[in-house]
Amino acid sequence: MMRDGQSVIRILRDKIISGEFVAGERLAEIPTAERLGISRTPIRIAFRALAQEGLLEKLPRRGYQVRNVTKAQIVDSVEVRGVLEGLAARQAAEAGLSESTREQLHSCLVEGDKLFENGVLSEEDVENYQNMNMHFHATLIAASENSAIDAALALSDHLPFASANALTFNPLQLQVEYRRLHYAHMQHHAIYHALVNGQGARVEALMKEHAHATLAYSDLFDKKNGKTILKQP
Amino acid sequence: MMRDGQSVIRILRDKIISGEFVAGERLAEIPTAERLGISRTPIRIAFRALAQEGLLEKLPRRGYQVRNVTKAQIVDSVEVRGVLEGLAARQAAEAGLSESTREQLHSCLVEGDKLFENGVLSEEDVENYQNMNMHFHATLIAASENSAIDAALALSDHLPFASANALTFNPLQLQVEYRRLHYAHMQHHAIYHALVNGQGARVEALMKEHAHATLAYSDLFDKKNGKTILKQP
DNA sequence: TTCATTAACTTTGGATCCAATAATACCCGT
DNA sequence: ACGGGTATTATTGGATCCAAAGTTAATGAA
Repeated sequence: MMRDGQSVIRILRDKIISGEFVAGERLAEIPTAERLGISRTPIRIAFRALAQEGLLEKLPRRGYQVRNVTKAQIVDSVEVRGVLEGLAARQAAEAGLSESTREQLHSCLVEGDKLFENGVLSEEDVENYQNMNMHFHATLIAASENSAIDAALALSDHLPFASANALTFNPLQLQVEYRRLHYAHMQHHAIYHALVNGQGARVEALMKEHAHATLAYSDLFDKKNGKTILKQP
Repeated sequence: MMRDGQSVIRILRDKIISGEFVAGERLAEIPTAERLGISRTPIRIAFRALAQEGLLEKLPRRGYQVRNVTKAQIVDSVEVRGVLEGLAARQAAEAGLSESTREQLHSCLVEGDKLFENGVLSEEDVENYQNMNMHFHATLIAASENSAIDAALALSDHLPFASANALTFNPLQLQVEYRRLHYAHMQHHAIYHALVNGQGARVEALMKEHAHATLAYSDLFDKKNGKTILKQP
């Protein structure tokens, strides 16, 4: 089959996050390798990497186990993401925004404004919002020019629900989505305003609070039989 | 030879940090494997892990390269460590200290007080201080009960100079050391005071500032020919 | 002499092999 | 039937093999 090494890690990570690998399930090399139709070598490397990311737990001589991600851990990750993005925003403000960064952030704001113009969101709008949102955050982190933040955030990026792009939406309630994303977007405006005016402390506080916007929805999820399900409202 | 896999990672990491592998040096699998007298498999795993830690950089088809750690990156790491430990301290304060945690922190303070009693430090004293310091920080982070902080800090632990135990000392100037470590110890007292009184915001600010105590000494270091040397004062 | 084309050599990454070891199953004695 | 000890199996982890791809070197023509 000869899949690329990195893609094996991604495939396994997806299977864990999506719940195809049930939390607590034991994962051995040989069955997993056969399931993907590749040899054990890339599986071994992937297992180690995923253990380092915190998605798997090593059992001595018994392979690995899918870690059960608790609600508390999600909240923890969001807090960590908040302080790190807050630090990035403050450093960006203190160093001063480059014109290119300012333009990119501004165009994110304009794009978002357009999405909320009609008072309703389509599913496509939500997807566009997510892309814009990721771009906004990535631009901001890059603007801090602090590589240590990158590295630290890369870890939590892989944790379910904690990452910026995991602003998962509930397709059943586009009206609720509208209000939540609109609130988040208004925060982007405030963050932008603080940034261009060099208000480091303010933007740091805003960014921490903004991270909590992700959290609102983790209430909708519950763990049942180790599998993540969507609670019916 | 059959060394344990984890130990291979540690050995290579030490060689990088100690400067035995010069920054910018290219590292290929086969020569490295021969040098350690083992096969390429554990080397490959170790290279990947060290790249994830940020100590190595992958060159496509050309193996890996020892990353040149710049002064700016050290400062960045310290900032990140500061906000993360600050978050840990705040969460510990907000949740309330357990009696056991309080006792452990207190005994660190008492131990430190004893070291500074005589007005001078021996090299042994400095070593004891470092152990106490690590214990203080580890206890505090554990008290936050936030596993995401652990994970994020683990990364920067491996970066030279950024970690809490890298309060490296200059044996030529024990008098300077006395003052610097004494200042850091006084900060520990303030942090303890804020913690037991549940002052979350204060302890967070103190902790961020405390991280900068590590930084004072990076001024003494300079990069020359890619190798870290001690600048003569 | 210089540039291009091709051949040889490096070097990585996956596949497979083998040894060490822990877990399990089995068997025999009580 | 039950328990202890031994044999078998399962499973990891390092070593080695092989193929794909890149880099360097060499040769030849302009």
